[in-house]
Amino acid sequence: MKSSAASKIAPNLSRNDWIDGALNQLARGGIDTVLVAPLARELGVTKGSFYWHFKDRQALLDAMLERWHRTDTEIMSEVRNVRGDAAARLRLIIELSVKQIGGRLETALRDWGRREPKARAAIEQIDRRRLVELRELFGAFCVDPQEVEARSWLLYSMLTGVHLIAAPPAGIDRQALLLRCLEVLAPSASPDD
Amino acid sequence: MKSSAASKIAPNLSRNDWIDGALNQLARGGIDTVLVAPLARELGVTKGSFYWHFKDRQALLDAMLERWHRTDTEIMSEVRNVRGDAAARLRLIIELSVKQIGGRLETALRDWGRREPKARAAIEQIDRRRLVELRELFGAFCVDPQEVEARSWLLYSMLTGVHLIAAPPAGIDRQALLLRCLEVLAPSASPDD
Amino acid sequence: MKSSAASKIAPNLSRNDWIDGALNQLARGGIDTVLVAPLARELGVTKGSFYWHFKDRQALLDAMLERWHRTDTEIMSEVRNVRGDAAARLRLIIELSVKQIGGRLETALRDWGRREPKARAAIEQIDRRRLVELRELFGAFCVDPQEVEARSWLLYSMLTGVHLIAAPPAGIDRQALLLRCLEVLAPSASPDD
Amino acid sequence: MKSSAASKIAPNLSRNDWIDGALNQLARGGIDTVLVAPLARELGVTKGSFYWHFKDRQALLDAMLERWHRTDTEIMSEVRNVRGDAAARLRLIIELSVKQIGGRLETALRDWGRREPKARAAIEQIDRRRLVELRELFGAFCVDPQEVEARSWLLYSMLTGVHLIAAPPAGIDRQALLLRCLEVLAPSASPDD
DNA sequence: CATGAATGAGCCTTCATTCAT
DNA sequence: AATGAATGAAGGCTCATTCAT
Repeated sequence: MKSSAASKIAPNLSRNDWIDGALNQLARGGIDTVLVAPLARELGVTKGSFYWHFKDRQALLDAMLERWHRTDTEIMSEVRNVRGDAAARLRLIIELSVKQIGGRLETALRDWGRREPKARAAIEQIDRRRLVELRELFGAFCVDPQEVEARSWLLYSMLTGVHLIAAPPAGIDRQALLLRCLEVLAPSASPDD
Repeated sequence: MKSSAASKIAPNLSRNDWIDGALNQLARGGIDTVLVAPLARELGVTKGSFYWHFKDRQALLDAMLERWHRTDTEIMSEVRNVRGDAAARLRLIIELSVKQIGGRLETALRDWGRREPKARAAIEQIDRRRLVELRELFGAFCVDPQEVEARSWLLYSMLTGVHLIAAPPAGIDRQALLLRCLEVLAPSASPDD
Repeated sequence: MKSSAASKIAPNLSRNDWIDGALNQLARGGIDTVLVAPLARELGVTKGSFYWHFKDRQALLDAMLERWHRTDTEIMSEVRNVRGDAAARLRLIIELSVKQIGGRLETALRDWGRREPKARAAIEQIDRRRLVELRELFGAFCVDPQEVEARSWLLYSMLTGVHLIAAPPAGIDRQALLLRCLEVLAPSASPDD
Repeated sequence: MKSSAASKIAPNLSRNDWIDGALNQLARGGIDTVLVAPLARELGVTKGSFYWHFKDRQALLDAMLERWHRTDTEIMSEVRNVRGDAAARLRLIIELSVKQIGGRLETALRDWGRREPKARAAIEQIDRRRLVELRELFGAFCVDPQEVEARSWLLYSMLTGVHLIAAPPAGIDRQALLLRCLEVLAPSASPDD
């Protein structure tokens, strides 16, 4: 029942519609392209109406971070509630990560974070809690804490960085590649072992 | 006698000075902040002078990519000419990668590449040749090509992605972390083995 | 339960509350700062509510003039009803004039009047009747009508203009200065004569 | 040879042309109507070109104050260099004051000064030096310093305030009225005495 | 007696670009 | 190898006003 396209049907936009549009644009073009006027055009309203919902552009940016934080929190508890061992959870994490349109949103958020302290703080918070999770999962595969740290970072920075590499892997798709990498990092995690 | 903010007094700017300034700005604020007017201000000249050196803003952007490509080519032959085994070279690659101020320039370029085909093409070319190199180096540690592919990607995407993660590693600095990761990926590469 | 900044909690605003707020703002910032949106904010209601009380902004401006006229009429009859001779009345006029916060409201009204015929008409009407009063009072001190005219204008334009001068008088406060000026204009008006 | 009208002849505007236009508009409509866009329209250029000459609107406002200060300084030395006694100089002051289109510019400046500290400071400086001058001139007519103070203020605030009164004087024009008032304040100043 | 949501106009400012000199 | 002065487009923000509820 959500007005999905930029048609003129929806008469009254909600605050959330603006945030949705803004996050889409962030994923598409980066934070510098999240602009009130073009967003309004896309939503089929005048830019003036934006200021009914938000004090100014900064308020929209703040709301975007808040929304991302909330969404990520939901995803994390989903992962935690999944039945299965550490290996299954790691595989789920990879799947979820690939699903989100090639990580475009996250990548754009990180890019933003390199410039704005507020965004950086939001990202740091989330990175921290994801790493806590990963350390716990890799704890099932090795005991040395330094080994655990290295493997957690290898996986996490790969999940983060793989979308930034423009060349395609040789003879394999990205999701398969990631699963094979997981085998390297957590040998018994392979589903067919 | 009028340059107010420029660091050098040299009144006559070269094309290269503009490219330098532009690459700095790219690293600092992303491609959307590489603008003629602010650059001119920083260089202590009028915007008009820009158009003596470049046809338009796009010409500057093209020149930036070209410069990056040339610089990277030089670095690659440096790496190839280094005396030492595969392990030594892998360690050198990690060091060089950390040196370039947290990978800010590369990260910004990749961000740009996600939006502009020209930039993407330049990045793809460089990614391709770096992966060729990595596959060769990891070939010294394992024979299965799929294993080689996985390990090459793990290292390369970590080098790329590690700078995007805002949380700090637990009890270790980033460079040490990377070397420890290398141990995981290429066990005998450890310098003290 | 939503009025965030309004001083009174009374949720139901009257027409008069708007006029009060508008006159305050006129005194503070001039007619160009008497705007529907900021007034509404200050009163803790939405702009829309303004249009329940007034047809448009012009209607509010008209109401302000009307209110000022009524108030001034009341003050004038107060002055006329005061017991005492011409000198006492002149002194009362000076006191009343100084009291109204440095004449800010009147000054702002006159400023407005220089641009809008409606405001100008209201001011002219009031100036006229005040001058009639002053001529009568100065008639007690001199007989030559031209002398009377000069003294009336000297006092009236001083009362009007004194607030516009930014430098302070030398060794005397403004009210004392005005009374001393009155002595110059109406010698026997001095209270200690 | 100055481009007087808003014709398209004048190709290149100078900073001073903008200041002229701005002062005119200040006199006409008050500081709140001194806006970049309307000014540009009146000068027949696009608003963007304003920013070649000024950093922003505030820079224009500052320049207006500076210009007024300079102009007033010139007028004051003109008055000081006039041959004649105190009476003649006082009469000249009145004439000059009436000449400047009914004091519209000064009045608007004072109005502005009531709200902006910068403008207020400029006005105070000028008031101060004009009052110094007036005290010296009235010193020729009375010795008591308190009398001198009262008469100086009576004249100065009348010159300032007379333009604010909307009603016309009875049977006399404003300049004649002012001269008659001068007679009251400085009896022997009458030219035909 | 109002709110919620929008429109359209207007202003300030910055930018890419142009062109005469 | 530039400067000086402009244009035109775009974006941020505020405002008067409207209208359905």
